Amino acid sequence: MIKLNRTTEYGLVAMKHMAKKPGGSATSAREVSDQFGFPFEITAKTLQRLKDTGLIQSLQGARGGYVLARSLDEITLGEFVEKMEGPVAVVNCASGKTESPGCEYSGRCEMTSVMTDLNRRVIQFLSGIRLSELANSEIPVALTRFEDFLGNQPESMKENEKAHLS
Amino acid sequence: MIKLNRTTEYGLVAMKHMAKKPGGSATSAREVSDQFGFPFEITAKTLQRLKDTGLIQSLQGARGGYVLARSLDEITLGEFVEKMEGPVAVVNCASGKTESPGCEYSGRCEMTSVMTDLNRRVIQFLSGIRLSELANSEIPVALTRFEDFLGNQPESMKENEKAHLS
DNA sequence: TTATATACGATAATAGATGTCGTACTTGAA
DNA sequence: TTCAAGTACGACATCTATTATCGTATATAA
Ligand code: FES
Ligand code: FES
Repeated sequence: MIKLNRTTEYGLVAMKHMAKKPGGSATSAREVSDQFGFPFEITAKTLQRLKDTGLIQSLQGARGGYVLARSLDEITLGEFVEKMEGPVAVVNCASGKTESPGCEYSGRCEMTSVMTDLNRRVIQFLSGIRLSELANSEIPVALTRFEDFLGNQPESMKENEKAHLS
Repeated sequence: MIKLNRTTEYGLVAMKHMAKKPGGSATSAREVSDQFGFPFEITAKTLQRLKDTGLIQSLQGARGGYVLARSLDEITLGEFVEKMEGPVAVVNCASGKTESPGCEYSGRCEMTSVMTDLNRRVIQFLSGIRLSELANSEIPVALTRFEDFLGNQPESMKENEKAHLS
């Protein structure tokens, strides 16, 4: 399953919340937790991680909390995911682990370079999306069918897609 | 972690192997397993799944095995991933589970539509990659596709990305 | 008849994600 | 000075998905 962490989603929601908040006041973990119904402990941990990676700043003590360190327009989803979850490795074969230079099967199977390139393309894709796009846009829920998104494909492929996609 | 299943990688390797094989003879699970060092049981299960979803055809009995049902040029990575792993749900918030119409937090948090749109874009991205691209290239795929996802980025962001990627 | 293969399901083992708990430190305000 | 509200941090438990293994049945070419 190709899925982001739930904490990454929590983080996105929190970032959007902070961005929309009228200036001055800091946002506490409790506030985010109460507002959206997220588990408090996880929300706190998520915000700490955002602080550790420099995306937000913390203010300790009573009346403390967190404030954005950078504009959402300057942060890409690629950077955000990497800071929340670590290096993006969409395929095991291309995971840049320092211990092993490549894939465990790279001796007999020669797809590492292709897999690594695929990974790079995913990173490029994620880097083309700004957090501000996710925070500002109001998008109709209706567009959820696969068939709606095949516009840039050759005709032959459209038929194949239609055949199997629910 | 945003990662594909290992079986999906096994499947890709197997598909490439079958595509490159001189015509006529079928490819057995044992052959793929031996060739690349994959666990046999998993390889067999992977090929069965490919057969169940119609991407390859099976020939039972001695001298049996599998052959491609369609050209790799007609199959997109989006279709392949969906057939190997089920519906793509890159964020939990946008998972189209039949039980719950939306996200468990959708009552107070209003990001479902944005998350669903993000999911749509990921699917569209995967659907823009043909398996033949992954199978044919011994050297990394040309960067021409990258620009599709970079064109709308401000210059400042490109610098940020360069700083932290790979 | 035998060897080689797919077909199928149950289950164990592992890893990762998710959620919980306890405690210490910081600071503004009563 | 005290207290309450907050961050900071780490250890741990739980849940879930992935990954791997095992056993058995069936088909078919030689
Ligand atoms: S799967 Fe990594 S080299 Fe083939
Ligand atoms: S995370 Fe699903 S609605 Fe906010």
